[in-house]
Amino acid sequence: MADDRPRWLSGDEQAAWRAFLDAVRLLIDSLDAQLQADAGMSLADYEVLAQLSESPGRERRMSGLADSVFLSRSRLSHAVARLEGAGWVERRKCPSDRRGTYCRLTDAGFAALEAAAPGHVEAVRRYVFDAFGCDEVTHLARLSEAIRSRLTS
Amino acid sequence: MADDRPRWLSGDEQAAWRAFLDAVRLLIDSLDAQLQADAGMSLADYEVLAQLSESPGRERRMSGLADSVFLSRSRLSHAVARLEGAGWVERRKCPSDRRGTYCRLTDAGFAALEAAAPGHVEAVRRYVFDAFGCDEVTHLARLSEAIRSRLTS
DNA sequence: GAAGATTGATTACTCAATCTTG
DNA sequence: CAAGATTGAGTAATCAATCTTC
Repeated sequence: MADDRPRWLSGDEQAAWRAFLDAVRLLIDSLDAQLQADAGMSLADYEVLAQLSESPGRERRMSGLADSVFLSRSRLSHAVARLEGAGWVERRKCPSDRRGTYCRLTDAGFAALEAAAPGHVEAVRRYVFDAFGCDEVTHLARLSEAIRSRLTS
Repeated sequence: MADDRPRWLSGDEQAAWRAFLDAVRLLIDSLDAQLQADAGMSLADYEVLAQLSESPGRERRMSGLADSVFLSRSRLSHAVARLEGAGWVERRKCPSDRRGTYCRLTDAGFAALEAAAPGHVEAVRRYVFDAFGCDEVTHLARLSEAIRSRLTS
């Protein structure tokens, strides 16, 4: 016979899960606050700019960019509109597929990213990696990969 | 002499960090979407209701509640206003310290939480713990604790 | 009709200002 | 003046609808 009762979390799982949710909320908020105060951008903005800076020609199609940073198309459109207003990116129509749009990092955008990077990386170090040894870095990667692969399948 | 150059992340650290950010964004979005679709509440709402359900008398002071779920006071006030509108919580003035406010889970709120819980827990299992063994649960708890303690010190 | 991308309306969050009580 | 809590204004997020091109 079927068993429809929910499978609850064990005590250990529950404790781990709450610690995780708390840590994530604290961490993302802290990084957002640091970037906003020191560089006038959000963490999501930073990731968008960073992706562009590593792309050939410092540009990406909007859809690919959205997939890379795991933002919805709509959210990316709004974010890029703001970044364009700040003069940090430019959009242009894709010549080959005229449905598409390229988003390119401007020189000003690259400069803003370079200015933001040291403080942001320092914060990531302080909040995360300075507390970790090699093993913990491996664990973080493994756990994150496991979750990511379950959710992108 | 001083060295002001930023300490960049190693390749392994960078990969772990990006995987982590991606996993967190996917995970939180998925859990939010599941709760919103199946129970009409956000993940933050769920955590607030869950905290209340475990408190004596099913009530907490606003400030303690905010600390427990790591939300700003302002954000909690807005959230509780919405929850009160839904009939899931009630607020009353604290008699001993009249600056304070108690937030209490109503019967309807408790019922809503009970209705939401199985689907939510099942999602947490599916997305996270079903992929983990005992060791991974321990790792998750340790990493989360390390980050949390750095940020609440 | 489906993919790429944007828009507008609604809802939620943040930040600074405010109000009240200790 | 500090602590507890809320408010309103401004900003950012989501969701459904739309537009264009393949």
